[in-house]
Amino acid sequence: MSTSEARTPYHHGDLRNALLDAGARVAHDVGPEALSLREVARRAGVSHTAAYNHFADRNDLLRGIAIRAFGELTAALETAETDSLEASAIAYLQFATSHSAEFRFMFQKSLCMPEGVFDPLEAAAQPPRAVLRKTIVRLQEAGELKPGDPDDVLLVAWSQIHGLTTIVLETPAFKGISEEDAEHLLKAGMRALMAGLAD
Amino acid sequence: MSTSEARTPYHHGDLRNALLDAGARVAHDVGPEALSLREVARRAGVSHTAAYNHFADRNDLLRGIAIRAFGELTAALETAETDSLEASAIAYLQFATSHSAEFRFMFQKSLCMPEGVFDPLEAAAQPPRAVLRKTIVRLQEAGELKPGDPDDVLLVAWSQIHGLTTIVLETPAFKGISEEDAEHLLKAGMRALMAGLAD
DNA sequence: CTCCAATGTTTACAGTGGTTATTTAGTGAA
DNA sequence: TTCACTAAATAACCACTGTAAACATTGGAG
Repeated sequence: MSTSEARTPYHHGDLRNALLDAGARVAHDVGPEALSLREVARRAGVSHTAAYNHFADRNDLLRGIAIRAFGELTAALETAETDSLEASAIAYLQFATSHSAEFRFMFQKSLCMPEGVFDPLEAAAQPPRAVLRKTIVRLQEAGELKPGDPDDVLLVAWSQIHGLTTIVLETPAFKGISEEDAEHLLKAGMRALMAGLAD
Repeated sequence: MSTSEARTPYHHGDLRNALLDAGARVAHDVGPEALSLREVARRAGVSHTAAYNHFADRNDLLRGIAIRAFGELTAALETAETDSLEASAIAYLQFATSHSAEFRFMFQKSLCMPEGVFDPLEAAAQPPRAVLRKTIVRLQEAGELKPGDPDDVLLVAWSQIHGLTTIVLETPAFKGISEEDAEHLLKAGMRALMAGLAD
């Protein structure tokens, strides 16, 4: 019966990725906090211990989801216009709202990083950082930003983008912001910041 | 033996606050994610069922910690100079780094807010918001910020402050930022933003 | 002073979840 | 075919949440 039919073969073939997919779905449904490894395995149609063949423990699975999502964020930023921080900012915000569960794993250490462990997310976060940095360098060369350490500009710009994004996603003080208003204010904030940084 | 000695009296007297204290300490030690109600009770020297006399469940305890911390943040912001967003920003950052566990409960919904529950943190977040808003209105009246909806300015400014703060606390892409550098860049960011918003 | 309500303790239980140890089922190479 | 290896399943252990029942202590209202 090992024809091409492949009714739930004993060996899944790509269980690792299937678990990452299921995990992202579960996180989206029940919230990142409430995600259980057993539920993820159920969703993937597999015994819960099978997951331990591919991930060291629950946190390792969560980190896997986050790392994969960093790649998707990088792609989203690269697709956006590369000559404008405003466009990058909007892409960032849209990625976060459309992948809110993964976004939390990416940027909330406590969800998947026990104390004192080597942080594999650090490496995963470098590509999106590099995309933003390249845009900043390009703007400096074009004279739209004054010269200076691009890493400093990067941190300040990222703060603005990431701050508004997390506030929209999480912060209780600003509940009723529409996606439209958020994008509008993010653009305004980026423009103001750029103007202030142009000297 | 009921003299004034009072060796762990049967009635604690202020168990609710003692549990909030213990909870903050436990969260600081083991991380907000790993906090268990039973460990908090142990730390407070009390049976775990006693906690249910003061909190509906684990999440209710966590929300209690967050709500109290919002009050402390308000006090910290009020203590800072009230005529400068830079000073407020620094106070915000310092509060977050010195109360990192509570800060996470305050601003990471998923840690203590199950889906679809009325959000008591929304009310608790209004006072610190009001402090920042008052500073902005004062700056507008002084002509240091151009007129306009103070709530819009508030959101943009808070984004900058909150963004850099959360990045310093959590984000893997910027690991090695010293407290000194963080404060320096936060001030620079706020100055740039203010300059851009001054028209 | 008496009684009551609130607060805490102990014990126990069902349900869920993380993790490990052990066993079984396929896979692929010699 | 055989044999080692990988991947998966089963069973078991322990911790934690939430709830309940039965009991102890206390303070305060009347």
